[in-house]
Amino acid sequence: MGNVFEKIYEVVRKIPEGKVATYGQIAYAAGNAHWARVVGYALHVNPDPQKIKCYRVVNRDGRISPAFAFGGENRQRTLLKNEGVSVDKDGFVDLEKYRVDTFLLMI
DNA sequence: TTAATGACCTATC
DNA sequence: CGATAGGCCATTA
Repeated sequence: MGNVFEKIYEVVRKIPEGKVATYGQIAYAAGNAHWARVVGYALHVNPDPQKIKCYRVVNRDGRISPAFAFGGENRQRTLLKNEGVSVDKDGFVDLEKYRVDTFLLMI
């Protein structure tokens, strides 16, 4: 069915622990830079949250949409912090520090 | 098939 | 710097 989603999930799965990726990065790594929106949709229907760590995916600002807060923003902050990612009280992460290389996702 | 939606991104005001 | 508008794609109704 959704060959696109498979690709996206595959990329999201490649995000190493303690790192985060942006939607644009995932879209680009998945093969199309215009799928940023589809990436969001793909994670929205996230079929396997245990393997697909959606909390490692952030938007361009390094923040996650409040609507996504599956267990509350606090939950997400805890999960990231647990992996060694510092999260601002507002839910912002330092992309310059924790953003994974796009090339690594393409491998 | 057409229209509308969305966990986005970029440009412009 | 905050708000608005347009554009990209796949999915759903």
